[in-house]
Parts: sequence; C-alpha cells; structure tokens
Amino acid sequence: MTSVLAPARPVTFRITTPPPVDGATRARTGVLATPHGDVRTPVFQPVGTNATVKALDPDDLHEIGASIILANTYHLALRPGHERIRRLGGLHRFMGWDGAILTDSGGFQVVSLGAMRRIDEDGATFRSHIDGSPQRFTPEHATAVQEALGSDIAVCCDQPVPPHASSRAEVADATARTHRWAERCLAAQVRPDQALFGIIQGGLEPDLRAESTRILAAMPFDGLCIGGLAGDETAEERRAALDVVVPLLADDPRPRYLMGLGSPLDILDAVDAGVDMFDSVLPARVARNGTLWVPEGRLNLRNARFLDDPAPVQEGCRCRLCRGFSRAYLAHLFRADELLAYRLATCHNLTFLLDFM
RNA sequence: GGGUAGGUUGAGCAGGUGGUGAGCUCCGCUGACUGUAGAUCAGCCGUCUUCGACUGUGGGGGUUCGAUUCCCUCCCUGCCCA
Repeated sequence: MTSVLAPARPVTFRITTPPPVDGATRARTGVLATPHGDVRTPVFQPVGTNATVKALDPDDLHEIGASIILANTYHLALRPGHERIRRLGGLHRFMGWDGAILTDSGGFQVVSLGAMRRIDEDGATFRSHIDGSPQRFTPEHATAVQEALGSDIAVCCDQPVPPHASSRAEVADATARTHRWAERCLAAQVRPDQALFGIIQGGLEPDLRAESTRILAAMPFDGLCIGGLAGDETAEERRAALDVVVPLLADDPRPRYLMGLGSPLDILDAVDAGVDMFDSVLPARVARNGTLWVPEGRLNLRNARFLDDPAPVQEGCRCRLCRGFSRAYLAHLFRADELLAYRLATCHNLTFLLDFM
C-alpha cells in the first residue's frame, strides 16, 4: 500500500537475513530493488568509469553475474558529455547495459586529481585530465549531470580526504562541508525516479565519524555511503571506523555502501561489520596488470613459471578464462600484449569476487 | 678479387676524432595497485664479497705515461663493382 504522503522511492531495500541477535556479526543479506532489476546484497559493483567496465561488454557482465555497476559523473560529463548521453537515451541505452547503474558523483576526483583541483565552499574547479581545460563542479552540477545520465542511483558530491595525510582540522572541515553539500544535493534533486545516496565522512576520528553518521542518517537519502576509507588506512583502522558507523545505523532500514573497497579479505571483514555494498577498480585493474585472484591467494601471470603451465588459472572456476584456456596461454597473451588477456583476466577476477560475495 | 661502410653489455642504438664508455629503448626478471589522469607505475637487467669495487668498445700486435680513439694485421657483416 503506497501512501500519498510518502510516495514510493525508485529504489527500495529489504533486509532478507538480519544479523543475529547474539552480536557475533553484523553481517546481513538483503535485496535492493531498482528500476533495472533486483540487486542481492552484499554486492560488489564493478567499476565502469567511462561507461564501460574496461575490457568487458554487457554480455560479459551478465556472464560474470553483475547486477549493478558503477559509472562516473566527472568523467562522463567531460567526455562524451552528459547532455549528449541524455539525447542518446540515457546511460543504460548508451552503453547497452540493462542492469542497475550507480553513478559516483565525482567527489573522489577531488582526491585522485588532487594536484589539478582547487576547492572552495561552493564547489571544486578541476583542471581536465583530458585537455587541461578548467571544469567547475558543484553539488548542484553533479546532481544535474547524474539526472541527465539517468542512473538508478545517484551519489552526493562530497569532499573525501586521505586520512593519514590530513590533520584533524582538515578532516573536520571536509566532513562539515560534505554535510552542507549533501543538503544542497538533496535540494537540487529534480527527478523523482532516481535514488540518491549520501556520504558519511569523518576520517579515522571516532567522534567525527559518529557525528557525520548522525547528520547524514537524519537526511532523507535512499542509502548511506561510507566514504574516505579504502585509502591509506590499515585494516584495523578501517574496521574501527566501521564499528563506529554501523552501530549508529543499527535500526536504519537503508543500505550501507563502503566506497572503494575491493580486495576479497577487506570486503569479508566489512561485510562482517555490516556493510551491504562495495565497489572498486582493484579486481579489474590488477587483472589487467597480470594478477589473477585464486582461493590460495594470487598468481602473477607475467611470471616466467606460468609459460609451460597447462592448468587453468583456477580449477573448477566457471569463468570464461578458466573454462577454455590454460595459464600458459594467458601468460603468452600478456607477453604478446594481446587485448584478449585483459578481457579474460578481468572476467576471472570479477567472477572470483562476485562468487565470493 | 677490388672498393666502401661497419663490428659497443640478449636485440637495436647513443657516445667516444689520445686522458676513467655500465647511457637510452626494447626484450627479460620481480614487485605494487582499493568511490580508474592507471592495458599503468616502480625496482632490477656485465661480474663480484653490491651504500662499493672490478671488467668490458671483434681477435692479435704496435706506437704512447696512457688506446675505444692512431698504425699494422687477421676475422666477421652489409652494400657497390668485377
């Protein structure tokens, strides 16, 4: 029964297995229902910054079992342009992907393009990584771009800071600004058919994390991101931050999304801490660089010892690589700089991680 | 047979016209990568006892205090002519 006063949101989250009451773990399962299909959580979202998960096409994504991917607001606004994508029917049609899409706001580029941006209260000015031209990003612009792209889930423009490279004052300032920008993103939202997630910051300072969690949780977002982690912190520091955030959200019905985390063991710990959603370039990037994930650890297929190895990368793996090819063949493809290496290796690592979830 | 240009660390080069050639690019070896300025980046890549030292410019000989450089000779390669 849909209330007139509380119209149905485009994206809803239902917890299917709550964490046990004994407190042994905060892990849970759920279903995130989107206009482009249901997403079972915990979920890993492959990253497709430029409207493509590098080296893969949508058939590959379906085959590996992806139900939701991430695309990037900043990159697509610069190229090919969000208005062009809108004219071409939106991001799903543009890239031929009928599953769910979450768009990152470009906030991360505040960190990753650190030497090429100036930030002020109103927004951030980037020097384009493509042609050097100045690019102005504000919370309102990031919201408008994401509405033009038509992703299922938009994310607030935030200001993350690298925890160890930042003073407490810098973390506090960036976190407070992230809160003000979150309000502006909410106010700027026009489309009723797009979900919006807010981002909790606070670095590694427990009180700042807690304050940020309370402030963001009080806003009417469809989900809550946990930002500013998966950076230069240790696993223990990250867990400590999650153990501040998640208990404060114990009775909150919304999904929790830890941005940027991608290694299987890191994700395992974060799921235990109560996180529902993840994304990272890690599995795809290390795959392109020759590192293949297997249950025993990892294999660097550029190592000489694989040149005569007839075994599959992972015995019994269902992925495209392991079904049809040997380690020796993949090792050859990498040495010959053949493009197929990137596709096969990426298929494997993403299959490994998605099956791991 | 004559002429000519060459022979530098796996390959390809740079440099060096008498005063310490280990420099580059490939190849090769290893590592890193976490909301993608990343099919990228870093280290190593003659030998050793590796913060240093030694050896190394086709072979042999000569001149010289000193030769990769100059001279003689031999070998090898490309090209041209017979």
